[in-house]
Amino acid sequence: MPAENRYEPHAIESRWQRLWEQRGTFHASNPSDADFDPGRPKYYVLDMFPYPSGSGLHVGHALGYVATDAIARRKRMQGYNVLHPMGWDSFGLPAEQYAIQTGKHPAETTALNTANYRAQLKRIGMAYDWSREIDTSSPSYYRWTQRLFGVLFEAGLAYQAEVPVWWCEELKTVLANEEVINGRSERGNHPCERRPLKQWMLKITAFADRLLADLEEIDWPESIEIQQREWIGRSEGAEVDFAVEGLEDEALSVFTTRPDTLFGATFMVVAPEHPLLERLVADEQRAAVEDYARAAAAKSDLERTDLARDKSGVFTGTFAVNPLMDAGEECARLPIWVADYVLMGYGTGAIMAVPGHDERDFEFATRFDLPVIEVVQPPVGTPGAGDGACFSGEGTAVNSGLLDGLPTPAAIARAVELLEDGGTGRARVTYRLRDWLFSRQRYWGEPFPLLHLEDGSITLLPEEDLPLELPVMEDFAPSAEGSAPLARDPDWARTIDPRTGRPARRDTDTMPGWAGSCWYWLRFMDPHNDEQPFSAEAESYWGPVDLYVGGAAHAVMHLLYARFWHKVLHDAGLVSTAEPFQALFNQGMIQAFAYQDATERLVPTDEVEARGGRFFRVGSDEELTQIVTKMAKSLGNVVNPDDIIAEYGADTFRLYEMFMGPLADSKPWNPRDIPGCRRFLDRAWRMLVDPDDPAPVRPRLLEETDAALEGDALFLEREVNRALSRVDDSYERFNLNTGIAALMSFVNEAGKRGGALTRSQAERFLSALAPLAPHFCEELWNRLGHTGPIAHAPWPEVAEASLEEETYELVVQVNGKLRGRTQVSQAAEPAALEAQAAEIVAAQLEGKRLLKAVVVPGKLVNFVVR
RNA sequence: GGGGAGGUGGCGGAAUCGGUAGACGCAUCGGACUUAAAAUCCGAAGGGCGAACAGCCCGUGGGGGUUCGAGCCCCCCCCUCCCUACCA
Repeated sequence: MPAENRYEPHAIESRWQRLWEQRGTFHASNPSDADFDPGRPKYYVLDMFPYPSGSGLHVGHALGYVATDAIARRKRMQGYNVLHPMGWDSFGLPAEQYAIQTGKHPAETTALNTANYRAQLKRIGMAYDWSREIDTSSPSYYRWTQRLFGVLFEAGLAYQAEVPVWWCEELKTVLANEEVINGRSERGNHPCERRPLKQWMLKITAFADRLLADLEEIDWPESIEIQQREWIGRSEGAEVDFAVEGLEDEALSVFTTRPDTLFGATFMVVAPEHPLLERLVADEQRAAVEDYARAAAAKSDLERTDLARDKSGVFTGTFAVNPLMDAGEECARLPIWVADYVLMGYGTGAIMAVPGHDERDFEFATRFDLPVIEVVQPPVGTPGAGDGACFSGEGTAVNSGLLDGLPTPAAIARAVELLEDGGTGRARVTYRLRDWLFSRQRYWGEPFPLLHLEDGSITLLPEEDLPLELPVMEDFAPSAEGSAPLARDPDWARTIDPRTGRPARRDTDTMPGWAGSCWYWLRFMDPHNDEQPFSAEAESYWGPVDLYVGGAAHAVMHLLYARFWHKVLHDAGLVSTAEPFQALFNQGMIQAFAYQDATERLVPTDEVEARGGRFFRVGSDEELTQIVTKMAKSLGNVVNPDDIIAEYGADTFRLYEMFMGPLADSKPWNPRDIPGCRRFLDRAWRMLVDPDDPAPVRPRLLEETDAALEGDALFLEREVNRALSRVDDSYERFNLNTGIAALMSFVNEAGKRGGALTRSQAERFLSALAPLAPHFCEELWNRLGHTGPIAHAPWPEVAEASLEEETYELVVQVNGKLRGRTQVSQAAEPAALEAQAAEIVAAQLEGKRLLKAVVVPGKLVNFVVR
């Protein structure tokens, strides 16, 4: 007779997914809702929402989502009002490229892709409140993105400037920064160059200090804080003005962090794009300098940095004058060079070169045979300029007039004073952070809610005219000359100012892909509000996000932009907190196996076969090496959750994702390991259900008993509590793999003890497993006779008392080496422990002299002998 | 060059305060059940010497140190992955 009552994940999973949806099991109520329970604390756990790509969700994306889902489910069981939403970051370049590629409109491909993502996530059994789903490319969402851009505009934080943008001659188009990698187009690998165009900029630099300081307030990984700090790159120093010979009306300003080395400056360098370059170049050098500048502009960043280790440059024929020296002195005259190792984008785009104390300047001076002067004496024993080396550390000022003898920090302060007294310099703080280039000459993004009037002024579109919808265009490809696609729809671009009735022109640029993700956590709090982006009531209740989980890839850009907007909104009185994300966690990357041939070339997975634990090219004897690397379409090693769910079920999939290892670690996806998780569920099922009996659960599990436990049941009581305690701990430490291991051990122990399991133990086991294998646990919970969902059941408490044991195993060491073990009473005194331990290792102690006995009650006894 | 994370069996990983290294799972091997297989169950297993479930030695990338005791703390070195890249 076949076993009828087996674990059938597919039937169970579709049933519970349907019931959760019908019953609104995961609906989160806002304070203004009728069913809101103010007695519960709130918990907002957020995933970095995905761009819904055409190839669908893969198991790497799912890792963080499964983890937050388990966390959200557990918090709900612990009595929190949980906000756990999901949506789509669907504007931006990838969507547009995909649409161009497939020849369909991005609105159409986005709808298809989001439908696929939604279905995939539902199949995994996510406990999202789907009624809060948002989509950044839908007018009902971007209406508010446009409104919040208006808040920045009104605050004076949006401005237009001529800024170089990436231009790809091969593709005849402007590319966004994200599309250019090392000076080459991401698609096609064509060389790109920078061209100046009028662009919208957001003044994120005005918030640099607050973005830096408020990192102290939040619970983020150290590594992310460091990356943000470095990206902001605050550096203190001085701006110094150098007079230029033959240029009466303008000085050449430089930024330096080491004004104390001013007397060691032996030449000046300006960037090839420096605005003053044209005016200061001497006639006899003009041709050479112009050639050099042109060549530099054509170089990609890659060539200007990586490959340009050998420094290049050209003398301009002109001299600057050291402001702290007598202009008559010969060494006060500094030749001005142009070189591409100086970047226009940082500081002032010009430097004073101090080859004795700056590696880059030293390299340049060596190359072009320029003088090196020592002005900082290194500490004793450190080679300096006197030894023909470059010393960039701190020391004592020498050869520096009034600075002589001062240690570096004092010399810096004194130099700034001297410059300020002479009116030729001042203390200055510079940031590496630049203002944010916020416009794209692209179609698939939020249109700017702006009107350009004939008098040249720019006004915000009135709020009641929002959303300003994207026109539906047949041809939305970027245009050959770099102008925006929206400019090709004159009916859209030409309009009238509703306030004055005068003709006006719309802005034809669109916002970058990052815009929609700059405030989406706020919209999730109040997603259907059509009066405002979100209500103050919802924001003050749900904010800030308690836990934000996503990949470390977004360590800088997204998180910095999001923090910036949040602060602007905070200043505008729209949000109550200074920071959006209280705690942040980065999940690791899921890697995959790939195969290399003897020349280390990668071989696509479908050309590989395994034979006897080794790997060969299909149908040949060419042996391949298995390596671990990223999942990539080109390698054919991308794993889709749908396939895993079809084979093993969603609960097994979820368990395996979490069982692979700590959430933060990168680890390889190994299909061979998945059945182990399924076998665990099979065993757990049989622990509660007799497969040969049609009864929903084993009959004795329907008995409630308050009789004192004894024997195997008492043993299992301790085991279940031990497991619960380890599960709790695994959530605290984001290593759910250890919690799952504890639950596995419990099932193994229960399996060895036949019918000893009690109903209460089974219930607590299921409750602890429920966030990880929710369908499985709902089904058995229901079979145990519960009417409410396990998703709303209370989280099981650890009964500390039952963890205590009367005896424990005492380890006995001799000279630190394990020599035996013995069972001792929990209450045994140290002297008794020592005596009992000595018996165990009597043979090893025989004839030795006892120097010392280390007794650690609860752990071990160590005899030190000679 | 700078910054970050890491290196533990054949594999993924445990070891929470400096105290039994290798939990749990995979793969492997042996056994039970079966006509047989699958599934399932039970058992073995870091390496070495040994008939041994006796005993001893070695073992957490390498070398040193602190300690009764080090995967964990300190110093030096090697390797891997990720991010970043002339920031004056």
